[in-house]
Amino acid sequence: MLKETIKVACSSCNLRELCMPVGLNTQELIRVDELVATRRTVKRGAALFHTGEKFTSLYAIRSGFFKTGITTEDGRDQVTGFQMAGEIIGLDGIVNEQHTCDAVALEDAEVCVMPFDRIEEISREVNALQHHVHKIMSREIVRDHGVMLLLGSMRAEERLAAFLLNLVQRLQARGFSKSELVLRMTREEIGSYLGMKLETVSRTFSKFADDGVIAVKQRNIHILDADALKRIVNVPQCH
Amino acid sequence: MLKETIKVACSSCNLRELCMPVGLNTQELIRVDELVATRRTVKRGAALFHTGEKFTSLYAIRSGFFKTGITTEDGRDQVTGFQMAGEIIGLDGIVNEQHTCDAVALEDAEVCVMPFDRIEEISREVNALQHHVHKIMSREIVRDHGVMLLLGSMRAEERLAAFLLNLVQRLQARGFSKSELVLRMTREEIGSYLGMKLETVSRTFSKFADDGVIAVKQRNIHILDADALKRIVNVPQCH
DNA sequence: CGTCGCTTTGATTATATTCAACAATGGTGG
DNA sequence: CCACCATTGTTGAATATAATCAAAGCGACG
Repeated sequence: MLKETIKVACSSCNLRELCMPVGLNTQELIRVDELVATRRTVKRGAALFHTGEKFTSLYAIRSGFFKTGITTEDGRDQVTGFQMAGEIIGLDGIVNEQHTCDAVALEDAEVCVMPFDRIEEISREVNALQHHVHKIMSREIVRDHGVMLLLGSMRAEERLAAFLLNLVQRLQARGFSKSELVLRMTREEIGSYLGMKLETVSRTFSKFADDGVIAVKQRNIHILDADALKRIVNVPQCH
Repeated sequence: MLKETIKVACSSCNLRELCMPVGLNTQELIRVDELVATRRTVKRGAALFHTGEKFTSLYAIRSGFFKTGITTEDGRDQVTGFQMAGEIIGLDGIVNEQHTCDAVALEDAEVCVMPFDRIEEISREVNALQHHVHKIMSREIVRDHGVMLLLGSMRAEERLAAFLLNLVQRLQARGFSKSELVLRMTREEIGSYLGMKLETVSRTFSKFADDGVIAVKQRNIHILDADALKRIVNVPQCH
């Protein structure tokens, strides 16, 4: 039974190029397969972890879709990211040994649980893993800086266009269509992530649709003119 | 001569609690002292590194004050952070082996150059250093999420109040006054960081001054009522 | 002492928010 | 299977907020 849940080793997982370092030898592969202690399923709407919970592990998403976000005492909240298969969540918890955000599944999901002390232990022996962990954290930092750019310097249309392009690009890397996507999150969650109100998100979708750039049918988005979206993102703030 | 420039070892540096892990034994201290290859001085206005440059090292700020920022092809730019003594910069470069931002000194500065391959090597032997590196990266991620919250959910007054409180808190941790500070950056740089125009920054300073919360004399800020600033940050976005 | 970069302030305009009403959708239980 | 409800999404009108444009003031520095 337990065996059943950990049947697929990292070394034979189809997401391994996303989560794992490449170019390992047999010996190293065996070590790295020990990273994943267990699997865990998370139902839609449930949290993988909450702010304040003790940090013990990083999680590699095997299937499903998550949002992470912070909530302040005064009720403000901010979605800090949307994560899909192959991505790693929980990095925020390392510094203070407790999570600083909530991770909530936006659809039924399964994650690989990687105890962080085990990651550190195996990292000392497998150089490629050590470097891989550093790269994952650095990538998250670079991503965050990109979000700052978006929030700090783009107008609503630019933000939403950038958001759609980013999503579709990540989906494409996972073998999905580069023109069709299903949003797993509400307009409000998109708005929280992009620093705008849900009404503005809705209006902006409608405008893109009016302009023939996308077709919107609830959460199904069809990108009709990707170049137009790219042009919207790149329009320099004129005047 | 060379010896002169590396005279102060990390183990006897007065900033060591900020950059380095604590609780090392003698053996470990010796290893960790090998981290810093050289020192480098950076004149006010000069860059420590530029976007696109090959990444080789992390830098610990020994003295001075930096800004980091990204610039896009279309001329948009975003200050992603301001860094002071004891803080580490360059983490963004790990993932693609090249820097993704510019780091510019806002006053004459000196940094400790820590070649990243050496960091990884010593990390494998000194567990406390390994964990310390992970914590530093995680801390940067958490900080970035805080900036997202600020940019995504706060109004101008709230952003500037939060900015001042953050700066003064970090300065205080370094032994400076908790009520007086000298801004090393222009209104435009503050605005870029906070996602607002320089005029709005200026107006907001003036408003705080009118309200008796701070006194502003060019770049000298005197915080007269820290609690008021805290209240401004925490005011829930009413109606 | 004049120039240049930075800052302040005012008036106007652009942009997104807020408030409000209504429509569409999906899930639930009768 | 259908009706109902809660949730989510759309749209309009009024308003708040910050951006833009413009002009003038201040300070540091040569």
